[in-house]
Amino acid sequence: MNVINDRHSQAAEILSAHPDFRVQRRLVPVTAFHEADPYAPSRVGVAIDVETTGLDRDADRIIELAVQRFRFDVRGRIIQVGVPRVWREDPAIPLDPKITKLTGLTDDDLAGQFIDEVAAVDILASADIIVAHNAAFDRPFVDRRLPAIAGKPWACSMAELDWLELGFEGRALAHLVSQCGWFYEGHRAENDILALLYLLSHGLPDGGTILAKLVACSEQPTFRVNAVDAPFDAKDRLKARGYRWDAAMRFWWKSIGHEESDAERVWLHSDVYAGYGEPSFIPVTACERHR
DNA sequence: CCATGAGGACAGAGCTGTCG
DNA sequence: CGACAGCTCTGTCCTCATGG
Repeated sequence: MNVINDRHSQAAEILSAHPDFRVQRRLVPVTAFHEADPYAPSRVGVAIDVETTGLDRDADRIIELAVQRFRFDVRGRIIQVGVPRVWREDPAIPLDPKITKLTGLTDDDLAGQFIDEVAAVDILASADIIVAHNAAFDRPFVDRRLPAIAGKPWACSMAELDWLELGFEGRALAHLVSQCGWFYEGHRAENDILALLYLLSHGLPDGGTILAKLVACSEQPTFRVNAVDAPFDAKDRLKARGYRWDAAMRFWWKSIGHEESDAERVWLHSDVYAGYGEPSFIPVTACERHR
């Protein structure tokens, strides 16, 4: 078998070197991406992905949950990868044929299946950070299904990184992964988290990794700015500056990065409040983000 | 189908220049 | 000045990702 693999490797090498071809390698399970330094400090991450009955966070249900623990060092290098755990769950309603087509999962695959909550919570609770691609989608489903881990810090590999800046085009997981030279069968939770791990481990020109960037970004608090009691005539200025109207709470608000907060405070005091009233700056950490 | 943000298309307001 | 064309700026709406 090695004879065949060697010949394939040679073919891949020849094609890689040719300017008119590009070689895509299939993702294979790994136990680590980098050599571990036993004396260096490390942290635990959990890659997570859910397949659901649809897009509605309130009405739809998880039908497949995959988690995979990994250990990473201070430079964002993944030095250990755990065994993936995957559970299916019977949603008790027939699947939309579209979902079966997308995920390959059928009613029969799910019949009588359920998530092992104790095991899932145990893994997720051990995480210093939970990473998902489009966490704003996964998190509400997971928080609702496993409320015990609802306060954990989450990071989103899709929204929190400036992929264009990192030299990528688009932000779909499969597309990003393919730009790193890999391919896999997507839309199955277990494959998607493996792809996510490969992506996170991808090296950058500065010597760091995608994961290092993501963790750094995720640890920075952002702010939810509520322009409570802003005078009515400031509404156009607030709107122009990207604030949105919360009809229920009746104030303008926006989210800003940590580095923008001082300038925002100054602007609000000078251009909105003019000495009367006070905006509220609510810090948002990874524990609250993407909910 | 939901939510969110970004970018593009288009319409309307308003300013300016030209001509009689 | 009045009528009108054309340019710019702004606001609104639409479409396009992205997750299932």
